[in-house]
Amino acid sequence: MLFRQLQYLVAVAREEHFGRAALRCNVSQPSLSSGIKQLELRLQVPIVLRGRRFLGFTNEGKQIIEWAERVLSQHDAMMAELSKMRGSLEGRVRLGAMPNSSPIIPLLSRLLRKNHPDVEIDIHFMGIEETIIGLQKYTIDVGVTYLQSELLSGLKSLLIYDERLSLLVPDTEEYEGISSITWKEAASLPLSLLSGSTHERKIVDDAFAEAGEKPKSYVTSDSIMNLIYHVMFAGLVTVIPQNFLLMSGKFSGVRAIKLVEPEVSQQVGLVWSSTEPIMPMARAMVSIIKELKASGKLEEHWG
Amino acid sequence: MLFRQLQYLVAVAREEHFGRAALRCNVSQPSLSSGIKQLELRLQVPIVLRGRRFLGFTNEGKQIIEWAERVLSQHDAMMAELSKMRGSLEGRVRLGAMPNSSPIIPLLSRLLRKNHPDVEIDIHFMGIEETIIGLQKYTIDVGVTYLQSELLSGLKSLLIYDERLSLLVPDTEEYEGISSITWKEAASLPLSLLSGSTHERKIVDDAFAEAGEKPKSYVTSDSIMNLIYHVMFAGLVTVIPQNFLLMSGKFSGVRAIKLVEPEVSQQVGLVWSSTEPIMPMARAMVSIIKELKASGKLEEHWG
DNA sequence: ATGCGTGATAGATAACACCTATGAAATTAT
DNA sequence: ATAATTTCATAGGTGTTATCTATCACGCAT
Repeated sequence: MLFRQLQYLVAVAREEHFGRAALRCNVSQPSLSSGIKQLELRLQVPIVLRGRRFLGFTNEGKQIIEWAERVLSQHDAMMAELSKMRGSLEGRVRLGAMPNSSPIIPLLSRLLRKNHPDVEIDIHFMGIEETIIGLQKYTIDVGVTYLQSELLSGLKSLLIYDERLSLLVPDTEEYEGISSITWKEAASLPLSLLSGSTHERKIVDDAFAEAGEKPKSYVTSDSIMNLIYHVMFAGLVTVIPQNFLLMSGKFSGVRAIKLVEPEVSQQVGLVWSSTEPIMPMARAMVSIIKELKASGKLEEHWG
Repeated sequence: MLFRQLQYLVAVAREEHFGRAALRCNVSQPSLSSGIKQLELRLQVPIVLRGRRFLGFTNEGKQIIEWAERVLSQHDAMMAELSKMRGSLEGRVRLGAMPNSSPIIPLLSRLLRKNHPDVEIDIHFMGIEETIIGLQKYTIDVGVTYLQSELLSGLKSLLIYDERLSLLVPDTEEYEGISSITWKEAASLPLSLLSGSTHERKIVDDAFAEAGEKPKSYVTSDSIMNLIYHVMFAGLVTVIPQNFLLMSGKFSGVRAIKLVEPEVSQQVGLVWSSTEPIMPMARAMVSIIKELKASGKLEEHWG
C-alpha cells in the first residue's frame, strides 16, 4: 500500500507530528510510524530525522515529499474523475486565493456546494507567486489572482471580474458629499496601507506614482480587515478594492469614494494548470466561474 | 498495493493481452488478472471488456488508463530522483522524436549511456502534435521536434541544431559539378517527397511556394529512408534534411546539393514539460544536450 | 472432433497493514 | 530532584491480500 504510505508522509510533513498525522490519516500512531519506516526501507533512504521526537526531514526526505505530493495530486484527481463517472464528483478542491479576492470566494463556494455537494473546499490565502508555485507543485488545484502577471505562462486562466480601487474613509462630515477623489488629493490624507512588497501594494504605489506622489503610510498592516478597522476606529483612510465594500452596507461607519486620475483596474481571474486532460477539480471550478458570470450573480453581489 | 495494479493496467493497455502484460510485469497471469479485478472492485467501475479474451476497455477504463499513466509517470520520476540521490540515476527515458531527427538521436543515446549507464532509453518516432500531446499526458518524458511551432506554449525547450534542407540526387553525370540549386530549378526535376500533411512536408511545400512553384511528387512515401532508396535505385530526387547525408559517405550513389532561394532553416530542439520541479529524466536529457553542444561533437558528427 | 490459445477459478502460502498495549527517552511541571 | 507528560518505537496478535501453481472453461482454427 504505497499510496497510503505517501499519504502518511505528507501528513507528517504538514503536522510535523506523528500522532496528529496519524489522527489526520485515521490510523493509529504505530501504524503510521511503521508505514513511514516501511517507506524508508523500500526507498532505501532515510527520510525523517529521528531523535526521540520529530526533528524534521533529511534533504532526501524533503525532495521525496515534493514528489509524493505530486503523485498524490494525480491520484486524487483520478479518484475525483472516477467519482464523477459514478455519478457525483467527490473530493476536495484546494483553492489558493489572494486576500483581495476574499469577498467573492463565498460566491464560488456556494455555487460549488450547489453543483457538487460532496466536494469540500480548502481555501488558503496566499500571494501571487505562492499561488503559481502551488499550481506547479500541485499543492493547490486552482488559484484566484491578478491575471496580468507575467508569471502566468504555462497556466490557463479565466477572467472573473475587474477589480477597481476605492478610497475608504470614515463616514463623517469631513468627507461628506465627496463622490470621487484623485490619487493626488488622497496622498495628503492620513493613509494606512497594506504592508510589504506584495503585488497588491505595488499597484497602489504605482497609482500614486503616476499621480506624482509617494505618500507615507501612517499605519501599515498585512490585513485588509485590519485596515478597515483603522478607518472605522482610528479616523485614517485606506485604499481597498471596491468589492470589499460594494456589497451594500456590510460595514458601518465607513464609505467608499471612487479614486480617479488614474482609474486603476486589475483583472482578477481563476488560474489553473494547463495539463491535459484537465484536472477534474479545476474543470469543476472553471464551469462554476462560467455559470457565475452568465447568471449575473456577480453584478448583483456588489450592487 | 495500488501502484502495482496501475502498472498492471497500463501493461494490459499496451499489450492488449493479459499473458504478455503479466510477463512484462514479472508476475504470473493469474496475479495480474486478479490485480485488475481488485482494481475494478476498489474503483467500483468495470474497466476491461471481458469475453473469453481481451476485447478492449470500457469508456471509464480508457479514462482511468490516462490517469494511471500520469500517476505512474510521477511515481517513476520520484523513483528516478531517489536513485540519483543514492548515487546513480536509474530508470527509463521515454523519448518522442520526429523522424527527421533520427540521425542525431544516437549522439544523445551515446552520451546518455556514458553519463547514466543505468538509464534505458525508449525512442518512439512521432509527429509534432503527437509529441506535444505525449508530453502533456506524460506518456513521454522529452521530445525532439521543431521549435518554432506555436503549439509549444507551456513547454520548455532547448535548441539542439539548425536543420537545413538539401536536394538529394543520384551521383551521376547529370548532376555532376552542381553544388547548389534553386527551389525553382528543383521543381522541374523528378521528385519524390514525404507524404501526408505533416509539418515536415509543409516546410518543403512552403519553400516551393515561396519560389512560385507547386511541383508534383512522382513518388510519395512516409519514410525518409525509403525516399533515399528511391534516389539510389529509381533515379528520382528528393528533399531531405542535410544531417541525413552529411555524416560522411554513409550512403553511396547519392549526393546532397544545397537548396537556395530560399534557404530554408528550421530549429530542432529538445522539448519537455515545464513542471516544477523538473522531471529527473528531462533534466538528464537537458544536461546531455548542453554537454553535446559544448563539446563540439555535433559539428564533428556532420563534418 | 482435436488441439491451441486465452483468461478465469481454486486453494495454499507468505507478506504485511493494522490494531492494542507497552516501553524508552526527552521535556515540562511540581 | 522527582513526577508527570509528551512523543515516538517496539512487541505480539489478527485479518486481509497479493502472490504462486495447478486447473478449468470457452472460443477458434485445423
